[in-house]
Amino acid sequence: MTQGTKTSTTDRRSDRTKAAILRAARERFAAQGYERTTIRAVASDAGIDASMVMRYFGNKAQLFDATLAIDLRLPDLTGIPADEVAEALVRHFLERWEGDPADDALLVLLRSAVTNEQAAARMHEIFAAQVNPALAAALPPELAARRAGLVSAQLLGLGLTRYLLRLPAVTTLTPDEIESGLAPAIQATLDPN
Amino acid sequence: MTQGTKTSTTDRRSDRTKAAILRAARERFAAQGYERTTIRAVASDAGIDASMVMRYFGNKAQLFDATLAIDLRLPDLTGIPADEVAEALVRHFLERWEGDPADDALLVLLRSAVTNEQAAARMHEIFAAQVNPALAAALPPELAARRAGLVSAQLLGLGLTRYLLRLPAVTTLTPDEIESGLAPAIQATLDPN
DNA sequence: AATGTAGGCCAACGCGTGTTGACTTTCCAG
DNA sequence: CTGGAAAGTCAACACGCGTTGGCCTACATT
Repeated sequence: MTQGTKTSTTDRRSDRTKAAILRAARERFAAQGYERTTIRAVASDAGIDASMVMRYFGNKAQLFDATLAIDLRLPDLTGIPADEVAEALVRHFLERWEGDPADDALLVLLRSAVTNEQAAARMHEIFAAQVNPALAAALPPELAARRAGLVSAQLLGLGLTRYLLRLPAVTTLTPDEIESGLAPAIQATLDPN
Repeated sequence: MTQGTKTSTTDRRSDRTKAAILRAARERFAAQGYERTTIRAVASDAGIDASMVMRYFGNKAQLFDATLAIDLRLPDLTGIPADEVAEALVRHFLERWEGDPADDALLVLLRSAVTNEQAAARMHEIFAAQVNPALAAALPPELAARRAGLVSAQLLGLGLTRYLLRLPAVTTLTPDEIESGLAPAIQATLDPN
């Protein structure tokens, strides 16, 4: 029922439009945030009717939620010398933000988390599941908890000012300038004093 | 015309409700951002009708704009020893954010700037008019431009994670812990290397 | 007391939204 | 061929929004 004898290559047609919807939704949510993104606009971008979005994702909140599946792909910090951890982090985030211009995932999350409870909750989850463990691997156990927050604050501050607010004083910097200016700072937060 | 013989003590009545509207608007914009704040709700909070808000402020965008008159009250960094500038900055911002809980100004600006072009533009102005000059007074001239952005990124990162996103790893820190963890970091960004 | 004006309320408008359900088209299995 | 499900369209709904204009009320000046 519902599907034929063999559905090994999953129903094809619907999967393609479902993916198109998700792609369009990510773009809109990233550019405009949750409230200003309309289902009609997403549907139009995906080349279908708005009611199809409802059929596949239930409602706007669930579509949004599907959009928030994000992997920071944090590197394993275990092998890295203690005094190079900050540099590795900064480099990784710059690459993550700027590497693939079509990848709006981080933009969606950060922009929405500021005005949307659902996204903020997701941010907490991602923090607990990805950032904390990664830093715990590179820091003395009891220091990690107290410093992970400040390190995140600094990295998110970079994302905020460079990619969301686009403050000229930050956007005009080259990746190298950012790395050389920010890595020592974060390193100072990481090192016990 | 319009006003009587002498209006020395400004028309009284209207000024009080105008102030009440502004207060309510700041609270709503701070808590919910621009889009989710409704004029009807602001009016209700101020104890008057929605059409009064229009009478006094023209439209929603202008009300919002009136809300965005913000003075960071940055201290004069000229007299401060070079190695204490970061500490002074961190302390000042903590005080500014947490000193007067009824003062939502920074919250309004930061929350809205992420999804609203108008607020983002205001952020750029404030940055150019207040942050840049203050740092220029404490840094070697040509270094200032390249470092002011990163310092702002770090300070805004703190505001973002602690007061908007309320990441547990940041909200659980005491002001002292933040100061001792973040001041050396920002100092590292300020110091030429 | 008369009156003009500022402050305020009420009802309605036009619009865009999320969401729904009935209808049509495509397409593949029997 | 032919059914029937999947994929997609269309028109409409109920709602809340920003905004408007007409009306009432208080009150200070004459």
